[in-house]
Amino acid sequence: MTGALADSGAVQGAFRALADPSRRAILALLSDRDMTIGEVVEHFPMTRAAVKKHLIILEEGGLIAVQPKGRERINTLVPNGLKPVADWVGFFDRFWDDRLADLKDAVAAAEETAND
Amino acid sequence: MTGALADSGAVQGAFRALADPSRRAILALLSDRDMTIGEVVEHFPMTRAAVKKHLIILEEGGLIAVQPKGRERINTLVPNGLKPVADWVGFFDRFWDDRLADLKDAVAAAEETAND
DNA sequence: TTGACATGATACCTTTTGGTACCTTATGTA
DNA sequence: TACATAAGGTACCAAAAGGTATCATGTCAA
Repeated sequence: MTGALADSGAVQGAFRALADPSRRAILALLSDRDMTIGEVVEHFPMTRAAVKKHLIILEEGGLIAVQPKGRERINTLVPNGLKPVADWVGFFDRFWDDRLADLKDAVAAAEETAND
Repeated sequence: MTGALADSGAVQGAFRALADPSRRAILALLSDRDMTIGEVVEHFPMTRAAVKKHLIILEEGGLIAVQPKGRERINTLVPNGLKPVADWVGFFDRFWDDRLADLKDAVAAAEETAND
C-alpha cells in the first residue's frame, strides 16, 4: 500500500484551491467572519463573477461551505478543511528537524569529499 | 499591518509547486532518497522534459535543491522547504479545534433560529 | 578522440485558469 | 405590485500550465 502519503481527492482539491493568492486571501478574510459574496468582493479589485469562481473552487476543495440565507449566500470557513493539507505536510515533519538537516548536510559533504 | 498571514513569495512559490499531484509525488519520492532526473523519470509516465519542468518549479518553490555531480544532477529535498506552507496552514489551527467548531456551529444555529 | 549517455534548451500544442462583460433569476421592500 | 438589489449563469478572452518532440551541450570511458 501507499502508506502515509496517499494523495486523495481531498488533498488535490485543497492544494489546487490554495495555489491562488486571491483564494488564500479569501480564506484569511473568512477566518475573521462569515461573509456574503458581495462583502468578499469589496475586498478585491475584481468582479463578482471572478470572486464567485474562486469561491466555487474553495468550496470544491472543502475549505469553505455556503449557506443560503434569503437572497444572500453566506460563505463560511470549514473548520477542518485544511486538515488534509496539514496531514500531507506533516509527513515531511521529520525533515524539518534542524539537527537531522545538519546531519544530512554533513553526510552529503563527506560524500562530496570522498568523490573528489 | 499584515499580521500573521503575510503571503510572501516563498509561500506563493511553495503552494504553486504543491498544486500539481505529480510534483507532490516527486517530493514523496525524494523524501526516500536523492535522485537524478533520470531516476525520477523512471517513476512517471511522462518524458524527461516534462519531469524537468516539474523539478524547476519545485526548485523555484524552494522545495528541492539540485547538486551537479559530474554529468548528473542530484535532486535533493530541501529540509525546511515546506516550512512556509506549514506556517501558513498553522494560522488556521484554531479552527481545527473540534470544540471550537462545535461552538461555532451552535452559534450559527442559534442565529438561524433567531432569524427564522 | 570518439562514441555513449545524462542533461539542457527551444519551439510548439492543447487544456486549464483567472478574468471580464452581459444577461437572467430570485428575494426583500417601498 | 413594482422596483432595487444580491446572486447565478454563460460566453468569451488572454495567459499560464502541462505535455511532447527535437536539437544542442557536456562528461565519462574505451
